[in-house]
Amino acid sequence: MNSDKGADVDRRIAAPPTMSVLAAEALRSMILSGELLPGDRLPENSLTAQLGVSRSPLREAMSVLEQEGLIVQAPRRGAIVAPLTAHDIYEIYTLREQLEELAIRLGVPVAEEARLDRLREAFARLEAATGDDQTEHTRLAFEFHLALVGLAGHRRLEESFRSLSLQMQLCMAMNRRARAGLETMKEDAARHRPLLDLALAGDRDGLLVALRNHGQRTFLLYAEEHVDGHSPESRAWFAEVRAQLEGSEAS
Amino acid sequence: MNSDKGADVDRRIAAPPTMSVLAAEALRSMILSGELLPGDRLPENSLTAQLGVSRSPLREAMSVLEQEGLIVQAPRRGAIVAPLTAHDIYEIYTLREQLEELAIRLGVPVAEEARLDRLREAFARLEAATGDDQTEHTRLAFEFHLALVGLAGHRRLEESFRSLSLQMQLCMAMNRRARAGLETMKEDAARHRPLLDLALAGDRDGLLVALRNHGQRTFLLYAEEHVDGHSPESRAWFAEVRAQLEGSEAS
DNA sequence: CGACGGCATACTGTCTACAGAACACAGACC
DNA sequence: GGTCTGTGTTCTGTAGACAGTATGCCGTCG
Repeated sequence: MNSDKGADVDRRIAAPPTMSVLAAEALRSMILSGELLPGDRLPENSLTAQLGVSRSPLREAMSVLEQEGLIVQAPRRGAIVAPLTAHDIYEIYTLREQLEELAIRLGVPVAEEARLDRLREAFARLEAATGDDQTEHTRLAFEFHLALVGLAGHRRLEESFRSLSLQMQLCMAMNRRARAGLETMKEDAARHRPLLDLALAGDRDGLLVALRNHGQRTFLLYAEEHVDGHSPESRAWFAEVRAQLEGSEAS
Repeated sequence: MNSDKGADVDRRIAAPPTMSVLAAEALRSMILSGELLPGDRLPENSLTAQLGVSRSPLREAMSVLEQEGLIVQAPRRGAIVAPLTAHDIYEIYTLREQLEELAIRLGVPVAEEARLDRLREAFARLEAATGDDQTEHTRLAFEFHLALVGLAGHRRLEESFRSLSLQMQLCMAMNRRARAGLETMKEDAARHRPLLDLALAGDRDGLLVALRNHGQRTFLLYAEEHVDGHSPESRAWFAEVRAQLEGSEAS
């Protein structure tokens, strides 16, 4: 009779989405698709008109997106799409990598078979994506990594990772027009298959190694040229990445 | 003339706090002081009456606290103080420890002298706390650790760490009445001094080792008995913690 | 010609009101 | 006696209005 406390009943039918959620999704896709660029202002009035919701749900949606790191709000000065500096990219990348590693260490080999299903499905969707919508394809790739992190069954870890992944998508959206078609989608799906296989085999160390070489480091160098705002840390880190890349190319 | 874009001017005079911020602070302290316990419902009407603000700023405050992990909201069902299971404690502790370690690896030795000032000040405040307000003392200890993590100059890392620290304070608030005066404040301040010294000396490895033995693991075992909701992962992890503790006691 | 000051405008912070959903209780039925 | 159903209440989701603040423009003064 599963008399839960009400907070976490496992719903069979999805709850009707609230306007706030719909507004958040719409805004998020506007940002991640590159329709809105970092630094763009987000006046509430025009957005309510554009999205067809009132200010209350819109403000709630903006608060969600702020938590996700996609927008920043200044008191009495409104919200803008989060501007990205080189230091931000350094932060996003280092933290995200670390979280992914922790997730693998905690979660592989996998405790519950069901979590692997999610990973399989995410890969299937990534493989099946045929259209040439680059934004959607990027999203699916991130969804796969999210499922990978989900293997640990660690809600907070997964949530942090998701937030950082979104910010990374924002970073890519910013540069998309310039780097269109950097790699084809089939190549990208193929690049992810080994990760799936290693996870299914429960090979923790193999997975850790594979992930270290999986990151799209070429993208990073590309991104560096399109932003400013270096910090001492980020400058050193980018230099290191560059060195590693050249080393691996030489070999 | 420092013509910033408006988003991040470094203000000399503090911006007048908004009602939302005040409400968030009030709510947070109500939760962390143990006045509200995990699972308690938070109806908007009674809270607006209690805090003297309208529903809009209150809702925004609740959204902030949800992001901090102190409360959880269910659509159309309102908010409750975040209930903590053993699995939650496992999540909070593992992730927090990992973030702290990453911060030290990235941030020590320290790049900018000014960051050390913050750490010194945090320690001074911790040492100077004489009153017997346990909640406040706990807060100051966490503030010290936050400053330690802040050495890395990694905003996102620090923010995640802060959120997890708040949740840990919630966990402690839950058990406070039972474990009152588990250790005196002077002892606690003394326990933190080596961390400060190691950070000032720029001794990264020494700091990492010290931190590994610094965590209040006895508290964890105590907490375990006051919650339910174990997962396979959390059960194994708690067992490991217990084993380590007994091992170190024996030696 | 450049800088300062005042004014108009746009935008956000907050409040109140209304509609619909979740919940609790009481009565009816098996 | 227990379970189910209907109804009333409580609470949340959303909308819209008002007030105060930030911003940009224009005219004036040095």
